[in-house]
Amino acid sequence: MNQTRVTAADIAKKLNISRITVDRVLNNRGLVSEETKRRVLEMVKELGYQPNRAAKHLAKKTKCCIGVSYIFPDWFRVQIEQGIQRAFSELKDFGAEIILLNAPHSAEGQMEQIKEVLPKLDALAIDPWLPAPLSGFIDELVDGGLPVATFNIDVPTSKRLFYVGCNYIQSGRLCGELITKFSSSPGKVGIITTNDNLTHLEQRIMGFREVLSDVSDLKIIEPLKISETDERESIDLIKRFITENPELVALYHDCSNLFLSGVAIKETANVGKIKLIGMDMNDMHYQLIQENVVQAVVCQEPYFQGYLPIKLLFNYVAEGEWPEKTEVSTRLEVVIRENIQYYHNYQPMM
Amino acid sequence: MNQTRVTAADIAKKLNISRITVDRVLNNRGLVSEETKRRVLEMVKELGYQPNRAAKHLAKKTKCCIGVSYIFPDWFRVQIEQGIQRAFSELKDFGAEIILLNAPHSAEGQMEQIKEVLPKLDALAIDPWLPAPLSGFIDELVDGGLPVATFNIDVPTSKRLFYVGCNYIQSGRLCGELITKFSSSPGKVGIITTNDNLTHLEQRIMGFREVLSDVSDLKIIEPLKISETDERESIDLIKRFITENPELVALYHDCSNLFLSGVAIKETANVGKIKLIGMDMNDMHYQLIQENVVQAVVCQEPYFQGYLPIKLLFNYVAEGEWPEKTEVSTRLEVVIRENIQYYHNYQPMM
DNA sequence: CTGAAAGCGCTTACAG
DNA sequence: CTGAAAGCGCTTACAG
Repeated sequence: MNQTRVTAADIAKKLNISRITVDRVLNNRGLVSEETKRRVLEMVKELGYQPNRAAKHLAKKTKCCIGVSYIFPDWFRVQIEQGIQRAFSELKDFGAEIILLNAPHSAEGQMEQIKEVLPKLDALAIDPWLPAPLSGFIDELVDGGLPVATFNIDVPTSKRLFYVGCNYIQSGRLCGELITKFSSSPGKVGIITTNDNLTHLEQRIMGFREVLSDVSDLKIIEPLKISETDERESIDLIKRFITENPELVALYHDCSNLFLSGVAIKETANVGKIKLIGMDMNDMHYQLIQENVVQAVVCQEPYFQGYLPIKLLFNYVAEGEWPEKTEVSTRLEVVIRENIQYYHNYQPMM
Repeated sequence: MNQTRVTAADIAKKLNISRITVDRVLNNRGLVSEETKRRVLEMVKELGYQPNRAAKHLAKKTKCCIGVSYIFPDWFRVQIEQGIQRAFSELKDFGAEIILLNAPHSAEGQMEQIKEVLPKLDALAIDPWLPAPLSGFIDELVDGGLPVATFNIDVPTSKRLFYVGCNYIQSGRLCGELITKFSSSPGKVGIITTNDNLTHLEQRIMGFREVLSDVSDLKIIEPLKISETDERESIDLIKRFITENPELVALYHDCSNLFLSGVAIKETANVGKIKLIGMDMNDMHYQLIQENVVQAVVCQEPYFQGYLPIKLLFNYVAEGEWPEKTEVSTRLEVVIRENIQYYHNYQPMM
């Protein structure tokens, strides 16, 4: 990290050839004799030459326009967009442009919106609203020469280049461990999930069951499926679920609207008695943790989920670098009262 | 994030003046009439001009050499150095150089080593072995015109520019919360600390006590001070501590060598019965968590502690940007068995 | 107060 | 197969 700067011109001078020839070797453009090539590469090694990316993109007039399509509630979207913004500020001097596509709530709407800007795009990062109908669409784009990455939710069956997001099975396992560590036993454990039958939520529950199955004195009750739209009805369903199961010591709320379970626990006077674990951080979750209604939430680096796809796609398109992995798992973070300050309204400095 | 590129030349052309004059306004170099200045700034706003950092540093031939001085056990050092490496790879094309100073284990040694490379340095990031004797040294450097940042451990009384590292009181509080959440009560809680009387460890204990004082049925025993060098003696001390306190339900090991408490708990057949909480991640801690000897450790983003000081010092020296805060708290992260994979041998992709 | 010239380290036509 | 020329967006002397 400490050597004096070596340039392609230095190498050319040492070898008494032109810098253009050196450039041809460095970039594998061919049209160089084997002998010259060998001598250049030797000198590159000897002097520890490393190309200057700043100069490269400046000369190249790199232009790389990345579209980012997603469908998130505002509180999650904000964190994603901060990560995107960060990636942009790192890459804009190298020629990156970004088009944010805050998509409507349907697979068709999401696809339409992408099609509209398609001619401008050099790459696409997509959070697929529904994996199934988007799989074919992604394949079309890739076949048409557009690199596509998924984030937050994967479409592993598609031709996407890579995925960045949480490992859903593991997130269920982690919540399972939290509940076994927090709960007094013996007792029963409930799962509150959505009635939408989403694959990633099924994976969470699978992971959760795996961990709980090792704990003999905590029994899982059949999951309660709620609607995330009709709030009052859902709260009543959860309340009934609680009163019908007096041995309940913990609830795992695996979908959005954790506050529904929070209200149910408050209204049945079970705060602190029934441990409640959920996912992700927002103002409401912050409040519920302060009140000890929720004991912990698990976060999944939303900021990084916005940041990394942009960086990797740019490296792929503009630098020709393949991503090291096709699946990048974001960290699963345990957030409780005494570290919540690092996850709520968190503004990473850099 | 989507506008076509605007250059200083564009502004000059629009206003029928030279690009040099535009440059003078943009960089506040003076020697420009008020009227011209006003017109330039207006056009900057209108066109949404943003300077290109890559071109700037290229032309400027920026050279910014940052020294990083630290004293860490290998497993922590590796993580710090990964963060430094990342910062270097982002900044090397802009003219950054880095000198790693893996210091000997004494304040004098650390100062000597820095003095040797002092003439080369444009900035210094330092993890102070002992804050007290280094405070004056840091002030001398700053008075001599060298910006200095502290990381991992702060010297708040010095003239250092900023600090990046964990909030020690908060880390004690977080461990306190974990112990109250994990322990069966009523019972007693022990603290294992070093006999070195280090300020930051006192802060940890302070935070820990604050949280425990709210829990009436968990009582803290007077901390046990051990030597971190004589391992066998320390283990025996901890074992005696355990057997003398049969009501013990949890141990908070706040210094390095968490495994000493681990061995003591194993040898007294208390695995899982006495909850054990410690700090940081390494191979040994990984193993102890797998064995359920340790229930959780708290991490403090060592990678980021290496990365951020470099970035902020570079921005300060080479871009004239002041850090937003003088104290940046790294995240305090709860690591248990089901999310340990994200903290052990963690290789951040970017 | 203002601007023309040369250069940072690279690439892209173009000419031999 | 090899190289001279012009340019990316900026800064740094230098000349007016």
